[in-house]
Amino acid sequence: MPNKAVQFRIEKTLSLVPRGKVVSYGLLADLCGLPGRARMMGKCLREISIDCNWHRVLRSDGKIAFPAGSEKAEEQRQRLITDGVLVKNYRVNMKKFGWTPDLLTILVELEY
DNA sequence: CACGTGACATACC
DNA sequence: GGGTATGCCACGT
Repeated sequence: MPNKAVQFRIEKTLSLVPRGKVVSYGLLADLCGLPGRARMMGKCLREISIDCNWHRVLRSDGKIAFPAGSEKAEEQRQRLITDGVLVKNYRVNMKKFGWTPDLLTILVELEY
């Protein structure tokens, strides 16, 4: 399993993502202090508890990363819809639903 | 050390 | 929008 501290950062960061908003793997990596390591996020998320906001993480183009039709993709789609996020063909409009974190919040909550 | 692989990203066509 | 090509980083073989 990947770095424990990284998982903690991910969970903490995800706890700040408001309901109805989503983040990309890349932005999540940035907020965790790991720029350029988007691919690492997925690896870590596999090991993280299901009650975190893992379903609010999408690819930069807004698509669900799991193969369309797979069980995980379906679950994520459902949870996003429950959040009030509009999901069309396993894709979300990032301009509309993409989370733009408040800078001050980041400094206070995530001072790494 | 050379590849292959992945819950990725960006640029182009 | 889709499809291809590169770049990227961590890990395993």
